[in-house]
Amino acid sequence: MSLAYAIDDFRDVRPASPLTEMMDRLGGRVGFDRDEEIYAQGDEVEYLYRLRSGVVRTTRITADGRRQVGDFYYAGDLFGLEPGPDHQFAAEALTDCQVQRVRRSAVRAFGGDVELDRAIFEVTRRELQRTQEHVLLLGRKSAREKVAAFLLSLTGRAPGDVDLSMSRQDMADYLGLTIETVSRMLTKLQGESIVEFPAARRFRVKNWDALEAIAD
Amino acid sequence: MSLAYAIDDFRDVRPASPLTEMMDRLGGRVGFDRDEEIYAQGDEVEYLYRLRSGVVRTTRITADGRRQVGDFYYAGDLFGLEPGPDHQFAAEALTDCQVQRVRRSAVRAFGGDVELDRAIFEVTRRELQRTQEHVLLLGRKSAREKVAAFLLSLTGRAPGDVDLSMSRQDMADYLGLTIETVSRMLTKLQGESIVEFPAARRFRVKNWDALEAIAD
DNA sequence: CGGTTAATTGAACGCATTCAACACGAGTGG
DNA sequence: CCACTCGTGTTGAATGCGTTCAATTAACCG
Repeated sequence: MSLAYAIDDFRDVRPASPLTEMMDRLGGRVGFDRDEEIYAQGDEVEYLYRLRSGVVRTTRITADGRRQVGDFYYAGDLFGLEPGPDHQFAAEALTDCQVQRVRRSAVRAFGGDVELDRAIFEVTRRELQRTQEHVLLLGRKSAREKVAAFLLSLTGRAPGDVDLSMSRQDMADYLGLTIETVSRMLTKLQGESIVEFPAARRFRVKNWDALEAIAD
Repeated sequence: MSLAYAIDDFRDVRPASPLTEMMDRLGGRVGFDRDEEIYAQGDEVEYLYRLRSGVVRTTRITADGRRQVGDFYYAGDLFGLEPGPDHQFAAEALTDCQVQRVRRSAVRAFGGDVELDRAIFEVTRRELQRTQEHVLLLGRKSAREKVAAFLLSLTGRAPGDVDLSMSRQDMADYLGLTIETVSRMLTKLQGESIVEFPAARRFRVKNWDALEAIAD
């Protein structure tokens, strides 16, 4: 039962699931300001979150201060489901945002519901899938390829302008690069007319084939 | 229910779970020779595997031939549980090995068992946890730190000689480095009397504090 | 043993980083 | 409206870490 995989991607279709129903019923709405911390690294895993609007990033800081961004979350995404008793990553509001959250204990009380368990399992699966892609990106891609792959992942393959809500530092910490390298790669891609930046945090793809070819 | 996390680490304690019971009941034993492929990248996810003896690696090859090692699995570990309808990684026998495997459909038929579902969920959680560590290692660690962290992860913090069953190439592809760099870092660590290599694929830690300090 | 593959070592190169200076844009106050 | 400031992003030059290419040595297996 749990092993039967859904084909569709939660991030894209967001069907009304038992989980989202439960969130709508029990999920208290909370607002967070830009740069506000939603939960801290080391905190006990206490809530399950659903992002209604805005963008969230998860980050992990090593003992000596290096930062790794785990992922970015957008409206409709569930987050806070970490694979341990406490958070390895912190979650921070990248923009002002609205989230729904329910205590895990509430989820449990609601539980025994097979469909709900399955939905939570699905979310964990997606997370694993994305994390595996992240490993591939970090392990075997050049700076140019990393940046191209990142831009492509933001577009959702749809035409039109895309909003980069994160800073260069956020991108760099996600890609395992420095801000300078990210900036240089962006400049280069623009110079080659593959992407265009009307503003530092807004872009559109001008040559999809080329971008995809670089991203691998 | 599914959200209640077990504290203990399956890799270490391997308690008799509903899953292992089921594997023992239904799991046909199969042997694989060194370097034999257990399943290929792109194959449909069909079996759930449990490693009885030997070592297995999962690998992913990009279009242009670069290789990323996903993880290494040891006796007692479950693998083949990938987060999609088909395998993003291939699994290969690193040494001669014995595995038990059951069709996913059999797991499903056996299903409805909440405990079993939970066990499968737990395995997926562990996988995610390890993959997140892998991201951190690849994203923000130097070659020296990567190699130190890798050696440390193999020891299980127990004293005595540890067997490196994988080649330098396997290590390199796991760490996002080249074999030459791996070799140089190992030589350096040995020169500093932090580890010792009686043979190319056998080592012992001589200075745990130093090794841990480097690994972060 | 020899034959073959794996691992190490050396030297030169190059990609990404580091350090530093400059440009740009948004917000604020004169 | 312009001047000033501060945070963010870009660009340049020099450095260095890890790679690449090549040669040597060690380990493994018949």
